[in-house]
Amino acid sequence: MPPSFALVDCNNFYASCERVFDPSLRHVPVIVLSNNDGCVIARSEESKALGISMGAPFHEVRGIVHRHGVRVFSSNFPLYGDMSRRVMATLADFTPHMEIYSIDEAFLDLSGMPGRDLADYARCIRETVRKWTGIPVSIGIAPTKTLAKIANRTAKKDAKWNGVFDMRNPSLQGEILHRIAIEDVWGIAGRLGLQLRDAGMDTAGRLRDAHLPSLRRRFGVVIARICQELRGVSCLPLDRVETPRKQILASRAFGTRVTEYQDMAEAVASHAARAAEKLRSQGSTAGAVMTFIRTSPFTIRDAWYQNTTLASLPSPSQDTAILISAALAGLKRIFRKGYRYQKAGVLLLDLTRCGPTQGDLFTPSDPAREDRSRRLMRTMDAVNRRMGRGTVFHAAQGVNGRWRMKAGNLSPAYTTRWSDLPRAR
DNA sequence: TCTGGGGTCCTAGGACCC
DNA sequence: TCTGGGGTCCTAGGACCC
Repeated sequence: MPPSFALVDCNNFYASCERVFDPSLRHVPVIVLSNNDGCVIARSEESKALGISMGAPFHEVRGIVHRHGVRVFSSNFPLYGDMSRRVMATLADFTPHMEIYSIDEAFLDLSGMPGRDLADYARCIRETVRKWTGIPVSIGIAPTKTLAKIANRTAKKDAKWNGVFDMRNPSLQGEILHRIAIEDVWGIAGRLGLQLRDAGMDTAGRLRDAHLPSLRRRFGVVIARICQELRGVSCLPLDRVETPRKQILASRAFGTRVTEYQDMAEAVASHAARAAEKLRSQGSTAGAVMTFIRTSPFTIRDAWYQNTTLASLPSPSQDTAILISAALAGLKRIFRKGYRYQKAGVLLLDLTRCGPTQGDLFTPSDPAREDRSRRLMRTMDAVNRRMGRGTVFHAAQGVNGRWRMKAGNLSPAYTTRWSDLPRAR
């Protein structure tokens, strides 16, 4: 028996989250913007129909927005994260074998569900998620993850399937795959798509029927694997355990351009602190800190400058103070006056699980100091968790925040802040 | 005036070793 | 006047995903 994967994907997830708590948004076009209200990252069906494309800079679609009364939201990630947890918890009721693939997608392994029609089962999942969370989902079923992605797409695009499409039948696969453009296959985008098209493979069907050894030679293992998956040979197993991140990035575009070192330093310190928080929450330490700054890649009028610097720590750490000072030391090396900076970030690397570490011969360890640091971090995290992010912070992060991002159309934190709880009347 | 943020995996090529 | 071959490890950069 080949395996059966189901891909559950939330429809227009961020836009749907906004709708759950505001019924006036039903049946009207809704869009959600990226940080800084920069570009469009989610669209309701009505907005798609108006021709607003994914990733479009907001200023380019402003005309359509005004003409059609599109409701616009700044991204509200605490809300979306919380809704995602609810959806995933609901799915977990239906199978123990599940991989949370992204904030709005999960693969379920439905192999060996005894005595059930899987499409029926999927319809039941879909209805339950809608009832318990208010979020509409689509479900595709197939013998491999790559095919399940395509099945899901079909479920979503073609209304006659009512949100659930079972593509386990091989002759059905043949039919569908010839209608799927090569760039719509999971793992193939612009660059590879062009190369495959050049080689005569313009649809998923053509890629599936290619000569495997030549494909492997010319395009590498990744494409060969996709080819196998399209043939129904499962190469990508369900990844059930949540693996700790191998690197942690905190970066933001600025609300307004930054020109002064002091503002930049506060921003970099804040990113370092946020990255450190994430680091501790997954129980890791970092061995190296990378700092980067850059001007806008879009504005031709301004001089372009970008630079990156990497600092290894004498010994791995998860102490915010240590990570901030490493990031700031890096910033000093690369900051140049006279540029209009648009973005900065801090990347933590060489992550290892906490525990006994290899000491450095030249920096004798100081157990008392390390213990103090651990207790301080634990306390800070606890306070910020309880009282809200940013209740206690390091002085280097500053308080004026001229660089902080814009969020002009933010919805309330309906589910994560007491004062924003929706009221029923 | 205005263009996101956070990840992963793979590969090629250099450094280094024997 | 003459200078090998092969393995491993690391890193940077490319490509992709949501």
